[in-house]
Amino acid sequence: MAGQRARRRIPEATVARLPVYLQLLSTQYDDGVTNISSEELADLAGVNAAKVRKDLSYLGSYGTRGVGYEVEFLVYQIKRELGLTHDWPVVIVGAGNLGQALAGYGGFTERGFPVGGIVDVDPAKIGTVVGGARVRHVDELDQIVRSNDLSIGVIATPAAAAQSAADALVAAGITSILNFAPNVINAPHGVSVRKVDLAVELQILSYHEQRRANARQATLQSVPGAGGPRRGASA
Amino acid sequence: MAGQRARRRIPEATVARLPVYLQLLSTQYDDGVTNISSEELADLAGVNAAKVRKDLSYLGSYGTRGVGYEVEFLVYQIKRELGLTHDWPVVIVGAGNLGQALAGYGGFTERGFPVGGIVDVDPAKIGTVVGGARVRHVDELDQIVRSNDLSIGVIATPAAAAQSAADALVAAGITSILNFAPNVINAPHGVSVRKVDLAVELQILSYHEQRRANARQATLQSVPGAGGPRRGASA
DNA sequence: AGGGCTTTGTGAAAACGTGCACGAAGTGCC
DNA sequence: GGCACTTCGTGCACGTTTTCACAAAGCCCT
Repeated sequence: MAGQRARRRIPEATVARLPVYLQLLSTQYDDGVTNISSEELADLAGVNAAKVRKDLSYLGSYGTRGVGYEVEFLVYQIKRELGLTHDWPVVIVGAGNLGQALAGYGGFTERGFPVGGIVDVDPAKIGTVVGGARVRHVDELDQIVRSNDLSIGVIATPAAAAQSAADALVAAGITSILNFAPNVINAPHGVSVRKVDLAVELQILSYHEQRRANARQATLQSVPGAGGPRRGASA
Repeated sequence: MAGQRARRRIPEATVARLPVYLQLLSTQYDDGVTNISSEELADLAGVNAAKVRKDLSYLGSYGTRGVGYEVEFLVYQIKRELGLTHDWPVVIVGAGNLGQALAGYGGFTERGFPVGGIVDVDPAKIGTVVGGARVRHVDELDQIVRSNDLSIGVIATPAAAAQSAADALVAAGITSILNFAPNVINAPHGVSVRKVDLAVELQILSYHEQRRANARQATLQSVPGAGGPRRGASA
């Protein structure tokens, strides 16, 4: 049978779920669980059991029919596939409120992403220590990235500075960017960019709240509200 | 034509993009742009123009053929649909590193989600002030939620405390939860839950890095690596 | 060894999301 | 007013993701 190298491409939707399985499986392992069925894992993850099986099948046929999956082995395989067999130190651009929080938040280090450096443009921040790392000037980015062989950069700047932060990261040789600034950034082909916008998440929740409120209204009385300005109403 | 109330359901994928458009449009508006075409907006958002048009068409037919969309009006319509015509104060559970950062991070307030309260279980934290709000005991959650008529709760506790935080929020009458803890939480039907796991985002990036590294290897030499332990190799 | 039970792995169908392509509807110039 | 030009709104085809359903494969008991 074919070796590991020529593994088929894993669908993006599956890649996004593997870390969740990994987290759950690790917890189970710590609790002494040695075996788990797709249905148990599905319950924990809040998804459908068939989906779990299909997701895991992209890693290879590592289950045993009638029994389930060996937790420890599965943890290893997922880590392997996600590239988590070693740490990936990250460099944070922006030592403001958010950057400091990210650096100080232990969650990253704990899960294999220690802070390999943090930079800012503000001279007042240079030299201060956050989360065990000394803040350095953004001009040193190139040197930091290359000397530590970093691949992942985190943008924690205000929106206005995000694009230049991205450009600096790319110029320094970074190939994956996690962007916390609330705007879209451009990066050359071959650089992966993911965006996390905390306010967007709240806005999505707000939409659902709004919807529930409307539904309640509609139930109580079927007369629609006046409905705000129509086109051109302002000006 | 039909009124506003009986609007067809908006696909979740579109709901997730509307906040992005909103952000871009607001910026454009501040820059004095009064009109915008689907193509311009698509460029800014980094998506396809047809997708923008389809997304916006769920709000109604608010564009003008040959001209584009009126920025101000569109901003109003998106806000309206997302329920952003008024603020949604949020209550944060957990005043640790992450909770403090979220409360201190101005980005929430700025986008319509002021911190309406922050609670913790640790007596040492009660009474301290973070981001303008005084930390109160989690037992007061009920009172805080009801007296301020809050709908949205944010979980910023360690993983182990996340489920009880969720239970407390639900008991207090919260109907939307944003969960930053790295585990899945259960909530009754009718309560919206969204999860943001910062480490998961990094792990997804790690997968792509890993993949690129493998591709480089494969190009250089076609001999696969030894490949780590096989099933049962440990124990 | 054989039968019953459990649970995987995967084809096929359904649902969903995306992008193209084009008719419809508007503007502005002459 | 008519014509050329622009840009929206959407039907349709395509790709991706989810779900169903079931044969295959293993375990355990007798």
